[in-house]
Amino acid sequence: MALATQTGAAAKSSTLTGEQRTAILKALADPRRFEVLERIARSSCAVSCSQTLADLPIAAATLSHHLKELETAGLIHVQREGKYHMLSVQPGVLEAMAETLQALSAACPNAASKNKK
Amino acid sequence: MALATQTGAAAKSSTLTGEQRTAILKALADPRRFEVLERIARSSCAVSCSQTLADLPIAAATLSHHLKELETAGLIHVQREGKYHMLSVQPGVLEAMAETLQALSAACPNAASKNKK
DNA sequence: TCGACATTTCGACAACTATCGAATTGATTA
DNA sequence: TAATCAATTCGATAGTTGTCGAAATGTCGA
Repeated sequence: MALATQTGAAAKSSTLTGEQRTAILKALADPRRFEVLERIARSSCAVSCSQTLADLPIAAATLSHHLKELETAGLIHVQREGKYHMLSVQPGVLEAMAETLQALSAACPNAASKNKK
Repeated sequence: MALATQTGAAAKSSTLTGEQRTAILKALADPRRFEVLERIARSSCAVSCSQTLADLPIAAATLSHHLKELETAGLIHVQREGKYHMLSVQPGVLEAMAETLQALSAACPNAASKNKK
């Protein structure tokens, strides 16, 4: 019933457990899956599975598998609307992951944190 | 001869190619490997392999394998000093990865980008 | 109700990978 | 030089995972 109760999404910043972190990183580590997430993220509104599948050289079964991984990791939200399953990015999770990496990099003294910009 | 020429480290922010991004995410996705990277990152100076191995329940061969993955991904720098190989975090790469994820999250319209702080 | 469509589940298979012990390479010291 | 320590390389193995076609589930419209 919660908004994101899979691996524990919608975390408040870098409050990712080790398990959550691993699930998210594994989900992102597959190029095809990352591409799927990109498609969902860059669309202006929620998209269906078949829309997401369009022009992707993978079988529907494979997409379904990837979507489950993304959902389990808490990265996407799946709203079941009759025939269609509408996909959208679960807010906060990507940010939490980014923040975790940023924090690790900041923990390193030699890293000059050069925002040379 | 370059500072970080493995997968192409030391990137200028979110200038990660797809291959670099995948290599980095795969390297981070293994919990044990992430732990190894954390040890290297949190130490005040460069550490040797055996120092990194201390108290880790893995064989030296396994650590060596993980280190190669981290180095290939551009996440760490390995300086060979005689008997010892000194490990340190390659600056910029974790930040680039974090920025890539942040950018993806920002590309999503529904993501309210709530920095409720 | 029946057919068409969307999505998932079910094996199955191939590729990849984390892990290890043993052997090897390389450097230091006695 | 020989012994020792650090680290890697070499198979080998077990577990994981991305992929698919086929079958099943679920939903809608005619």
